[in-house]
Amino acid sequence: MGRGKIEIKRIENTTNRQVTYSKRRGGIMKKARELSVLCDAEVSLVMFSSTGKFHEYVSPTTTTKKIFDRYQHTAGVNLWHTHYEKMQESLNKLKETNNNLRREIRQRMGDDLDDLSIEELRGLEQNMDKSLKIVRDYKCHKIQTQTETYRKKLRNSEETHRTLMRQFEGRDDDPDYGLVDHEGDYDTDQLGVANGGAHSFAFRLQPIQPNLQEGGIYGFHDLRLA
Amino acid sequence: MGRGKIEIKRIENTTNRQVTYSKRRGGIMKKARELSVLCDAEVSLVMFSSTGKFHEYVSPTTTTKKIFDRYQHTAGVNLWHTHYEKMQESLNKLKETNNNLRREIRQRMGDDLDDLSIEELRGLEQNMDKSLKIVRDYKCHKIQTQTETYRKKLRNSEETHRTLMRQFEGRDDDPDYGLVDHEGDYDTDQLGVANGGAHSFAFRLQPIQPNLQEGGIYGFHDLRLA
DNA sequence: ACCTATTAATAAAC
DNA sequence: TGTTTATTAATAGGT
Repeated sequence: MGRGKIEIKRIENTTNRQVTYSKRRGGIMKKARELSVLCDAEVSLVMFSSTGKFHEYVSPTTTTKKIFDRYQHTAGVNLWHTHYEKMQESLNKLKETNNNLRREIRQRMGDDLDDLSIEELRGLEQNMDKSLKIVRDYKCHKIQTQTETYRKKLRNSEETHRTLMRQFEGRDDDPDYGLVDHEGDYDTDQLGVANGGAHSFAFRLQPIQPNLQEGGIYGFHDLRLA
Repeated sequence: MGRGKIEIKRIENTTNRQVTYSKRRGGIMKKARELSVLCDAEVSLVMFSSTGKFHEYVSPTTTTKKIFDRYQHTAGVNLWHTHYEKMQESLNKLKETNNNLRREIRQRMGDDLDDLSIEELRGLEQNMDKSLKIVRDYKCHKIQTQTETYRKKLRNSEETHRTLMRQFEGRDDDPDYGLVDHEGDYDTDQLGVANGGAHSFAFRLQPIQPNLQEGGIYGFHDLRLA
């Protein structure tokens, strides 16, 4: 249908090829539109030219996604199924690992022991015993270290205090006023030692707990204060 | 292009519509093929008739999947992206949970304690102590129960033995042969008690460990025999 | 992008 | 559905 018949094979002349692509693209899109309307059909037409340019037509009653989904559903199942399946697979693996880990924890908390053999129970008990010793030692060590730190700070603070007191005792003009005034000062704002002594350690230097996401896995630890 | 011109609007007569669909489908597929060949383009044409019948054309150089992927990549981003993202999300959540669980276990084994506060350490220690007691009690209870079972079986077996002996002593023809023969018999095949006594319990009735997938989470328990 | 001679598609009928 | 044919639609090549 043109000034001459052409053979259906790749057009070697680039310009010609692009011109033909343009013309025929319009033609086929018109056909697609007509098919949709005349026959009440769902049509998706996706084209990439040899230069990579993208064009598409979809029936106005639908979307490309819907067509793809329907395509998948109809024309034999897979598509990106491989990808999907791989994800599904690793998801399942993770879930299983997860369950195993939970079971492990439960057993370490004294639950779910029914399936363990005596040897396993013995191993578990031994391991827990060993671990408990480690934790206990670590706790003691940490407490000791921290106590040591506080002691040093306290000593340091007392030193400062003494120095200040000596300075006050050194001057004679209106000693009463000076004392009251400065007491209120360094007590609350400076090093914060005099008003609580050893009992306030916990509130002073305990770091805020680091981000315990979503309820915190530490729920398991049953954190009652001893 | 036919015996008469037609308006481009839905063909109401069902038969006519289906006939036209058939004809034009052929036509558009031919056009698609020609476009592919002449212009070296990638074309995907997907059609569903009003009766749900499915037809497609794809350029021979590619596949529908490839076209869809390219479509996604080129025209925007999303498609089944939502689905995909949801999976990715739950995958990440699971991974995180997993890491938290692992950390929990590590802490219960005395590792990774550096980030815990003294309160948390105290809680952990207390919990472990309590759990250890439970496990220990359970183990003892299980051992006791099993020992009891074996004792009963042993008694039962001895009873059987005695009964047999009495029968042998009752008859006079070739008592020697009979004794040796039967000793070998019930010793190894029947209840398996006489040749090992209490020491062989572990090998006798210990069930084979249930399927410990991929290395088994029990690796953590450090199962040495006590 | 437009023109038009020519081929291709197809509506209606069988 | 498949074939025929009159007719319209698409388009190759030129401008």
